Amino acid sequence: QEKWASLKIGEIDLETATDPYYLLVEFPYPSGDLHIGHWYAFALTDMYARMLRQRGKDVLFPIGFDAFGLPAENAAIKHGVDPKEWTMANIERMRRQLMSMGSSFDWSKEVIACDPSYYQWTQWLFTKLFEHGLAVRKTAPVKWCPKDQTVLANEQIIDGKCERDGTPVEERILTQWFLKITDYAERLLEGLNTLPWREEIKEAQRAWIGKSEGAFLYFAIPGTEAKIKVFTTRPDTVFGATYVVLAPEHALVGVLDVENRAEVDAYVTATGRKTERERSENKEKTGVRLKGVTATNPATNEEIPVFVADYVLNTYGTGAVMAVPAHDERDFEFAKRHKLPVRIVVEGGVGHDPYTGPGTLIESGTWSGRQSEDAKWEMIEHVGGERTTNYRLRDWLVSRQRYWGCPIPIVYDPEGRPHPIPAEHLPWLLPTDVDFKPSGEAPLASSKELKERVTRIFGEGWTPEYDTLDTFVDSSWYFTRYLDPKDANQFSDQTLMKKWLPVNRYSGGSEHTTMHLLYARFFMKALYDLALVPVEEPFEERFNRGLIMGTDGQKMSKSKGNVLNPDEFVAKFGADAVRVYLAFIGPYNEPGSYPWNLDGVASMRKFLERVARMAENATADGSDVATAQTAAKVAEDGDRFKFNTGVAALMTLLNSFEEHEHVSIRSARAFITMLAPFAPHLAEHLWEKLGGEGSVHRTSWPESTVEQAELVEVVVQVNGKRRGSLMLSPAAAESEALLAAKSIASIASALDGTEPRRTVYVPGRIINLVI
RNA sequence: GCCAAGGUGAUGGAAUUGGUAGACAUACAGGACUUAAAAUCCUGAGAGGGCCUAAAAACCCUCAUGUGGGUUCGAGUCCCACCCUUGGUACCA
Repeated sequence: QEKWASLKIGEIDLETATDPYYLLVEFPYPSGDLHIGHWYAFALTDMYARMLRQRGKDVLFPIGFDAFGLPAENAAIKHGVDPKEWTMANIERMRRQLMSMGSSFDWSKEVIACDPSYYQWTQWLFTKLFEHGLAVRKTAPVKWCPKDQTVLANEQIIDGKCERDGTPVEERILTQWFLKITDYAERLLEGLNTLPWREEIKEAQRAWIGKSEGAFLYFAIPGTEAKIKVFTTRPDTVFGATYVVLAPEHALVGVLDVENRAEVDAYVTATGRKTERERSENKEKTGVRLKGVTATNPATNEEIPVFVADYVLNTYGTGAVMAVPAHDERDFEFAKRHKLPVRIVVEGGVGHDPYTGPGTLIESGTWSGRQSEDAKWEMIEHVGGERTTNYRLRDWLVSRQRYWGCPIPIVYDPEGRPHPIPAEHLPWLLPTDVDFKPSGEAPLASSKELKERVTRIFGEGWTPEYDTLDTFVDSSWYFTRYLDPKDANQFSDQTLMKKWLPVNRYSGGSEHTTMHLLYARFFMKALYDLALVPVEEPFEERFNRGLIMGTDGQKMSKSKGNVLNPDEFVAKFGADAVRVYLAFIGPYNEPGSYPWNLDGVASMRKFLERVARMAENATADGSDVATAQTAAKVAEDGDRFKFNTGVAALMTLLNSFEEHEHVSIRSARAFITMLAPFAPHLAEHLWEKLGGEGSVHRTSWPESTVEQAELVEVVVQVNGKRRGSLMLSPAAAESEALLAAKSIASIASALDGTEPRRTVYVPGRIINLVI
């Protein structure tokens, strides 16, 4: 490791590089200790970085720390430590651990998200988004975690509970900063079509964006000017709409002149107190009729009742639906419970109740007899509606009422209008005189210094923004900063971005598919539109790695007591054995889950010892062993992130090496060169023993052109079943192959004197005789 | 429910565009070395059967990649239906 450090094995000169390859792995949160998941993430990507360097690429393989976030703040609250000191100490420890696994990161490009020299540019980019209307303030009901005393993003809520601590989420109304990711919904979808990512990842993003084609229809309220605007994907069923439902939070609920105001208000209050989880858990369709209020069905002109019910979400569509109980399951249930009429307007399906598929329209005026799918879009116009596209994706809420995050670079004038903090005042430093204890108020509000700073710079009556940014903002652009990490004048370098972006390959966890990965894509597209970056899509290839499970096949967790500490294995078997084991455990190009096998690590140690014995026994006049085929195979498997079969190929080669008492130093060196990405320490050691010059990690990959063998085995089948084989030139003609095949005893007996009526011949591979 | 990815020996897994299923390992069994063990090395092995045998090797056959069909000279791979597992997602109108 010292040798590599002095040789600067991992460092790359971005400007002079001629064959650039940008290999990126998600930068870690500095939690303190490296677990097996970290090893899996960093050791295997390191293998590919090393391999590519040996194969002549100029590889950028950077590392940094996603260093803002809750754990530091929680440590501050719990143990009274300074979040910054806590974080920096963890970073120092993780740096040493990352080096100890034998990684070859380019540390000269390191970025740390909580360092002012980094977050200065997070802030600057935010002000650019603000100036172009992509960062906006909105009043909105937000999800609130009562334990963390903070607002949560939708993405941080799992089953209505806080992702971090499982506390049931509450709702609050606050003014928050949002990034307008919804403006990019369509382009984020389109971009997926051109990316060569696994379908799995693309589908998850598509589902998250949740595009649906439909229409806005309007239901007038007689006696008022008001109209209820609904979103529907089934305008073809409008003749079957027998009532209208408003979400409890819908603006009209409080405004309309209802006869049973007290009852309605009580219902709204009761549902407002419920968490979304409770609402969805209780599948019973509760609701209250707005007495004295009706809506006009724009197709039938009938007056139909209006309800408020919590099965309608205010956050999707318009917060109001036209209910068609005959053709929607939820409406059907609600209608049954409240004894509302069910009117069938689409014929189709048998035994379905309700029937939700397409079919022939009935009871639909002049549209009767038409196919629902055909008539759908024409009917919108007829009822005065408009065609529209709705997305499930919501704007990205980035405000956090927390301390340990990037301060939002905004100040408010005496009238309360937001202004971006001018570039000359960036970085807008996180104040240090704050009270961390959660009080329901943002911690920054307790800083005297921050208020004084705003008054001094902007004047009396000006006030600071107290919220900090979601850490996903920090991680949405870090890969551009790696190209120019120390620049005090710009967030990155245009020339270098043109040369190095998009990232060639991005490796990370599948848990980031719909959050980080989508945010980073949005950021790139927005910055592209502002002419700040040269590419629209940040990542050319994306690989989601799998999960390493405990020895019991269960996910490792403290509560299950099956957490394995990599340090123990490193101490016992060495970093190389752990690396090779992780490579061998399963394919890295798909997100599977692999149980840790204690014997497995030990067996990798044995493999490495066998390699060492082989190399130590190598002599100048030993046997030459063909290595070209293995060199091609290992390289190809590396390109596919299939390190398991790459290692297997090396094991196979070692087996054939061991058939010789001594192999030549030349062959041994070729082997060691190929082992180097996987077991870099042992390879370097053996390289020196074999008298190699410099570092094995600076050698080039062994020759991998395989000479075409003169004779290859061709399998002979009779009626598709293997009945023998013969050695044949790949260039042999079919007639020659047929003649040779027939002369084999086992074939002759299988043919039993019958002349094949057909022959299928694949040169160099197979000949099939059909009788 | 919907979407996606999967289902191959005891286990992890392998198998270019359809072309020798089970590479490479682990575990297991037997053997060598050892007083013994560990380590190391060698050998065996999908299931069942046949032939020849004192016994074995070699050889041969049948079946076998979740289940049932289909396409094809040939299917783990392609198509249809179903079952199961994992992941994502959900009163999304």
